[in-house]
Amino acid sequence: MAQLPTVEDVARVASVSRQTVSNVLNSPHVVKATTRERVEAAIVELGYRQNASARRLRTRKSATLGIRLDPMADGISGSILDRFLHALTEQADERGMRVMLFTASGPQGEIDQISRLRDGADVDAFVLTSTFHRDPRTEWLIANDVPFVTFGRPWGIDDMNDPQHLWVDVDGAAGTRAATEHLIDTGARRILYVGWPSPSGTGDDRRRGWESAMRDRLGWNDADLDGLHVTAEEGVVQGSAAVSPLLAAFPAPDAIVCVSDSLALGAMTAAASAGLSGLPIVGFDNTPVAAAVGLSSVEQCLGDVAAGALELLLGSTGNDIVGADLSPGEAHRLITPELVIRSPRHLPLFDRAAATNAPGNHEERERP
Amino acid sequence: MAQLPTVEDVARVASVSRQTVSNVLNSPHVVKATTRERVEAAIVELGYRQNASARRLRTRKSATLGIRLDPMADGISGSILDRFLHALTEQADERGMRVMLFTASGPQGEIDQISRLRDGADVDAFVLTSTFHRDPRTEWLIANDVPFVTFGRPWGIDDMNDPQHLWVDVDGAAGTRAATEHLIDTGARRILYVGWPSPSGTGDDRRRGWESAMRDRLGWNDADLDGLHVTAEEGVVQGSAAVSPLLAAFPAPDAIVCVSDSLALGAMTAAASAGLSGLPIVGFDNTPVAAAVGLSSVEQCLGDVAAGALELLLGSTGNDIVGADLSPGEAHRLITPELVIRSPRHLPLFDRAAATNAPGNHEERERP
DNA sequence: ATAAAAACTTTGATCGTTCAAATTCTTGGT
DNA sequence: ACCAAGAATTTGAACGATCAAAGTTTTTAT
Repeated sequence: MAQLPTVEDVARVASVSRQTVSNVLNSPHVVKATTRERVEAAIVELGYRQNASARRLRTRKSATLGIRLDPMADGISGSILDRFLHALTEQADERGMRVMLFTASGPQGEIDQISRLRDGADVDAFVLTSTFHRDPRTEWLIANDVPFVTFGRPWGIDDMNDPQHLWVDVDGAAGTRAATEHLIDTGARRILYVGWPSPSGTGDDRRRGWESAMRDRLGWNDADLDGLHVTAEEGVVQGSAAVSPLLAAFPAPDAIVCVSDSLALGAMTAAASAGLSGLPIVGFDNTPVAAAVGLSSVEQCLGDVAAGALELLLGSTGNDIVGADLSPGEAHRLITPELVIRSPRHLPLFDRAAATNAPGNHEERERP
Repeated sequence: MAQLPTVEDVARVASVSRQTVSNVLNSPHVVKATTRERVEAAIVELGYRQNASARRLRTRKSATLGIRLDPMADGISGSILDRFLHALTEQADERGMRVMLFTASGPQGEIDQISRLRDGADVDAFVLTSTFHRDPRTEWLIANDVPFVTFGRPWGIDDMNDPQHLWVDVDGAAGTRAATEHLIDTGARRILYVGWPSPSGTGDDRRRGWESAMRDRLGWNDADLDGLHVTAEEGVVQGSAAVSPLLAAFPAPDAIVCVSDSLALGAMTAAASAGLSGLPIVGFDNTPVAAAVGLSSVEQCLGDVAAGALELLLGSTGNDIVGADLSPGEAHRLITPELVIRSPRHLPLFDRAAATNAPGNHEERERP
């Protein structure tokens, strides 16, 4: 195959100079219409394509976003970041940008990788996930003037309003509040909550959504709410183990709201063993598991999250990294999630946390 | 911040020439040891980093793999490609390569994107997923000498042995065979199979695994097997709908092997409504859903798949794209999956396919 | 008609690296 | 000592694009 055509070749065919070809590509408005058409025809004729590397070398722009992909985000809710990645890739593509992945171990490792990618002009800006208060990564990025946006609030009052730290997040409290209010609307009163142990930025936020709905709509006070909630580490088994005693204390709840689908599934299991297989339960994240078992859940609307991230990074229209400082109010986006109500495919789950792992138990026929 | 240091700066500090610095970086063996050390010290002192774009422009190598990420691979089994992506990114990183994502609509759109990325020297090689017989993408890639490897067999005898078409795949038949044999070992005899409608390369392959185990280990013949299997489109509901009549025809099966976790979950649902809630069922893909509900499944070992893909592309040691033709036997890898046996968290699933989607049914207490 | 302004186009230099070929420095055999 | 062969290093020229500034043509105002 012959050498790929360059601007020079196009210029020759169109009888113009290199620069004019470049202008047609990058600032068409400065070129006279007739000339532009001639150049465009030559581009088509030769099948010319811009060489991205040469362009990058000169402009120091790569039209590429970097995002870290962890080795394996297993578990039920692990797919959230993957879904975000899909949405981000798609939205970035619409703006003519691409997404480059990298891995790293630990915050320092990530900083090293970012630094490398940045110096090599490989990546223009970074998207970080799961940031926390005084995250060394964000501090480094700000100090080194590397454009970035995070999916997730920094969870510190000071960082949170820092206009240099662009962030997008899902309004977890709004999600659990919507779930709780929906349950209240359908007649529920004794609504339990299963959360993550405090402190957890995301977890505490979601719990507050349930609390505020219970308080505002039902007039419950702190004392009333006190025993209605319980916490557990993420996981189906942990959820089940935490909910069982809660159900012993509150034998006739109306519903359960959970901080995650994993815990919700655990709650379903526990409810089933307690003979409450029809108990309405709402999870969070709207994972495939929730869809599969017919669990109501809160959908994070990751398309909106991705769109928000790009908007902060690139401006609402353009496709160039915005270095300009945004005003505090403009430096972040809080996406309101959507409640997805499913009619449960009712699974009278039977909790066998103590079951053996031995295979071959196909003769069993158990029922609570 | 001052200008980033270049080879020139390093050269000055180390009192050598540009090229020597370049050699230290790219072919250390041609540089005298003492000189090399001097240069290396200068590199560290200045914090020099190679500019990837300049290097790419000159060498036309990018140390980057491209892979298409579809807008949204929803559903239970959608996560397979995401897990593969995680593994690929990690393995690529170990070889100093990065992964770039792009989206495209349709095969022609993907070809356009590949062509663009390739011409721009953005990407050295591509990883394709879900290829089929006479896939226009692979034909184009071969015709245009673009290095690539596919995750998934081409499913055509001729392509399959084409040494120009590198591929890695999971031996689905081995997976279902192992599942079936395991069930046989535990005493099962009447083992049903739920597959995808034919023709489906992957689906037919997996069905053959069940068939061969039934034939070889139990001596069943075609006629015996004929009514023991059923097909359904991918989906929990579809699986449930297909398995119910099967269970009516075979009221006392010993186990069910399924082509996917979605169908397996559907089968669980159907089995539960038929009063067979303890029936051993094996799915395929080992998705989070399977883990969550305690469903046995076949794990694809995506780390091995990713490793195999990179080995074919880059050779077993190096990190450069191998243009060399491999011999037919060396041009592909078939990964043997692993059977994951779980003690079911027994879910006497209750099939309510006809349930309304109306919310507010929290008062229901149903049981089959 | 003419100068000034605006619109458009071209020319050289440059981004940071590696290639290819030329040059200098070592080493060893006679 | 000397020369050839090899090892080590350097030099000039790309790679393909854009920037900055200078040149040309066209339009507008007087």
